[in-house]
Amino acid sequence: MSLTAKGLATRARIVEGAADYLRGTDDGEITLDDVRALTGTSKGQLFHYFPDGKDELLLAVVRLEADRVLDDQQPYLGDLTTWASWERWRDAVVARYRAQGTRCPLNALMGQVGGVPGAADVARTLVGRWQGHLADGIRAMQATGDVRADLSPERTAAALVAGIQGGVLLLRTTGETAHLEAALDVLLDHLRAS
Amino acid sequence: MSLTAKGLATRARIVEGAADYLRGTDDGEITLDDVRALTGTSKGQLFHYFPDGKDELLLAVVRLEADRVLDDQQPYLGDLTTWASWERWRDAVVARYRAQGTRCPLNALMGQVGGVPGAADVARTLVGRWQGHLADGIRAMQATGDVRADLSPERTAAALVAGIQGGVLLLRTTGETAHLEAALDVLLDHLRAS
DNA sequence: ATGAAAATGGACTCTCAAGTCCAGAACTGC
DNA sequence: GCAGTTCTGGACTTGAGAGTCCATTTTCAT
Repeated sequence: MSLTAKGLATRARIVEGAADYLRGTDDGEITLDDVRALTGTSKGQLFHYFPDGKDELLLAVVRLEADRVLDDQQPYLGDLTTWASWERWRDAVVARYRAQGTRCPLNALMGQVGGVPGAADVARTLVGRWQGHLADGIRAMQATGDVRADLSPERTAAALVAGIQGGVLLLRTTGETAHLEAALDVLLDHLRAS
Repeated sequence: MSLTAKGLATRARIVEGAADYLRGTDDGEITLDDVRALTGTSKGQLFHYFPDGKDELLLAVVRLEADRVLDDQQPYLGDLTTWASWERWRDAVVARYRAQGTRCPLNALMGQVGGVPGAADVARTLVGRWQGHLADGIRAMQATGDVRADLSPERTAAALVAGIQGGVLLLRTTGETAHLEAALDVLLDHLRAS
């Protein structure tokens, strides 16, 4: 099955339509009929472009959203070499999730659509890259003497990722960004104070 | 509908059976037929004890597990007055979740069975109490001069809760306790260094 | 003991949603 | 323009699982 330009467009429309819908839902549930209605397509098309059915479609959505996660934190995430950059990154993260309210595409997808085979791998890759960027930033700050040298970049970066994930999870259940901000601020304080 | 001793026992058997099953599953899915098979009951009984059906049953499970979360951290969580106690608490948390492997009753329930009405309230209460215990511990340490007085107990406690939640979430997707331990250790370092 | 209330078993219905199938339309390359 | 391929539409099948219903059994209170 090779795809023509028209086919590619339709396929993309399906994935993006599903992603949009999932971004606006709390429970992370979606049916193929929802997708059909949303994207003006038919069952035949759905299974034409995603022969393995719903799982394959959802995996495509997960990949799309996973890419967005890091993109939304750029350009700061890729250049955490000054405190100002760290601050802007922190604000970007909070803003991104605050805008999303109680919904979170990825967190929701991993949790509720966690049954999708392959989704865990996407998540692992994402976490690894995220943590890598943060660790790079910490190392950069250590190089300039802004952060104590005896602090483990990887471990601290891991704590940051965990704090953000937990903060978002709590945002989803409480509707408040308090935990997310607390986690970010306390950990940034830790970097500064060191 | 009042319950006799026998009825109460059956009801409890149903809830605990469902909880046990959910604790041993990755996706957090369960059907009423699963519950039936697991607990040796009939459809009639299920709806006799839980007239509102599956949601009511799952809410009972959520409440049961929520209680366990804090219980498992005792007696340390209630008496965080020395560094030794903090250490033991930290170890208890890691041990608890390591034992659970990639499954986590509450985290899974909140995520996947998040659609259960009322579950969010249970989660909020749990988080509040958890954070309260931690904040109390931090205040106690401040009183003895072990922790700097200008550190916000609530905010630091919030960061801890977020870090744990995120750590557990990542444990569920990666199978490693690395993030959980990193979050706990870095934040405890922060308390100590202050 | 006996009538009422509670407990139990299981067959049945109903709905929802995934996935199948195939016929016809549109496009592609030559 | 024509043969092959891709794209589209929608009716249909299938399965799972929640919830209903009622007959039967057990327990409780007096």
